[in-house]
Order: sequence, then structure tokens, then C-alpha cells
Amino acid sequence: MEDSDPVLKAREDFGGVRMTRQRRVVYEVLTDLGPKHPTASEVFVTAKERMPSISLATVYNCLESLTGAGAIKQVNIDREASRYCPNLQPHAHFFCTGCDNVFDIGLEKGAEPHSIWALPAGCRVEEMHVAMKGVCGTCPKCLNETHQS
Amino acid sequence: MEDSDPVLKAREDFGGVRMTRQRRVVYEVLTDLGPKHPTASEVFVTAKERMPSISLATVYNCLESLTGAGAIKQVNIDREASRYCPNLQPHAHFFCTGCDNVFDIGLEKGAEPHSIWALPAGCRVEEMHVAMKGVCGTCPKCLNETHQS
DNA sequence: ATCTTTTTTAGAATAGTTCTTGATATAAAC
DNA sequence: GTTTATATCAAGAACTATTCTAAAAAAGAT
Repeated sequence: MEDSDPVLKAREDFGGVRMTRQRRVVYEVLTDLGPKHPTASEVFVTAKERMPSISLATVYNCLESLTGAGAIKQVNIDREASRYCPNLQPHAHFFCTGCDNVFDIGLEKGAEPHSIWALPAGCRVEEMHVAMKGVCGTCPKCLNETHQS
Repeated sequence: MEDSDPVLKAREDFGGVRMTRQRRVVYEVLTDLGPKHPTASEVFVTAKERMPSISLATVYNCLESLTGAGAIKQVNIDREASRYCPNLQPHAHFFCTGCDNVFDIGLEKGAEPHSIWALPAGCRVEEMHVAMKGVCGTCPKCLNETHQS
């Protein structure tokens, strides 16, 4: 019955991973939270509102499955709790130390992120993670800090 | 007496941080291990050979002080144990999934790492971390894996 | 030498994550 | 539609890297 849901069906072949109710909830929480880049615990809070029986362990399992299937990306800054991101386009992450927000930063038109690095011959890059830290300059906190200095 | 050591003296102003015997050992272990990018525990093992009384907590403290002083850099891949790197030139890190080694990757001549990203106006980047994963293609393990496939 | 501040040490505590086990649900075979 | 096999879920224990705490030691200042 639930299986005939077209949205569910449509996602059943996310990397060959079975799209269970729990995984769907977790995935939808992630897309609904949009650019918030929530941690596993933050996903858990919202997921529990929608499916009270879900456990934190399951949220971790689902995030891992979805990451493995390539449906979402894991984002790490330093050794803080991992965040998760449904944006599959190539992009960097900007961590604002003023407001603690995470922003997706797109590539400039035509830019090729590999090309600026002097990679040794024979070495094949399969993943690339770019993280920036600084101040976004637009949030209230950032503006306040600018005024103080 | 130890204080008159010119090497020690020379490093006393690393970011205003006092260069104690422990910090010096930790720093020297890091430069001596060269491109190995050791974790805190790995630094601890070698540091203990040179100064048996040193504790793991102290190694963590020293690595933190040296990082804060800008003498070394902390390198993170996913959520694995932090690694430490005495290379202060701008560079990226390449993690070989074949041999588990970490390589420093320099910038191509004249390349400007900020320029490829479409940063919003007003946003100021203070740090940038670039991590790549893949196969280096030159280590025995990588070559074996290539032969198998 | 005495006082003050910083650092070191050892072990306890913490946080995020992974593991374990039994229960449950889903898919496949009949 | 049952039965069988496989995959997933849930709850809590366990694990690991790191940080914290408090007391001792060292370094620097007076």
C-alpha cells in the first residue's frame, strides 16, 4: 500500500538502496530543512515529529545508507558533528564563525576545481571536499561584530 | 640552562607561545616525521621515546598550542582522528584509499584557490581546507589493486 | 628565595558515533 | 497466500578521540 506511493517508488533505485519509510522520512527531513545542513541529532528531532517511533540509531543508519547510495552528502567541519546535505551539485561549504551557519558555495562558471592543484601523475581523485571558515558579513551577528571592532 | 638553547629561544615567539620542552619535542617529532601526517596518538608514541615522562594529554595540549600559534596545521579527513602537519605553505591534502597515506598537494603556479568559488559579496574567507580522496597510483597497494581489476 | 602564572600530568568525563542483539518488516520462492 | 530468506529497525551498550579537572611541577617575575 505504502509501496504504491509514486514518490517512494521513484526513489527506490537510489543507488540500489531500498527506500523504507524511515529512510524516506530522513531524506525528506533533509530536503525540507533545505540549506540548514542539520546534524544527525537535528535530523532526529524533526524526524521524530513525523514518525515518533524512529530511533536515533535508525537516523544514523538511514543517513549512512543514503550517503552510500549517493542521495545525500556528509559534510564535516573540523571534528564537529557531521552535517548532511541533499545538494548533489559540486559545491564548497562556508562556515560562518559569526552566526554558525553553513552555506553552499557554487563554482564560478567554467571553473574546474581540480585544475588549480598540482596533482602527481597517476593519481586519481574520486572525492573532493572544500571547506571555508570566515564571516559571512550579512547575518545580524556578523554585522554587530563588525560594528564592535 | 635549557633556556639558553638557541633552537628553543628561536621558537619562543611562535605566535607568542612559550616554547617549553614538551612543546619543542612535539614540534620536532612532527617535523621529523615529515610528510607522515601523524595523529595525536602517533605523535605521542614517538614523543614518549624522546621524553618518557610526557603524557597523551600534554601531546594534545601542545598540538593545540602549536596550532593556535600557527606553527602547525590540523588536518581532518571525515571524522577520523585529526592529523597534524608542519607544512605552512598553502596546500591541499590527498588521502589515498589504497595505501592510507596522506600527501600534500601544492597549488599550480599562479593559481588562486578562492577565485574558482562564487562567494557572496561581503563574505570574508579566513581559512580554507581542501581534502581529496582517491588512489595515488604509485604505491604497491594501489598498483596491486589496479592489476586485480 | 618567594610569589604568581602557566604548564604538565593522570585519570575521569564527554560527545558523537558505531556495534550488538533480538524484533520486525519486506521481498522472494513456492 | 504461506513459507523462507534477507534486510532493516530499535534500544541500549560499547567505543574512540578528545576535553576537562584538579593537583603537582615548572617557569618566569619580583
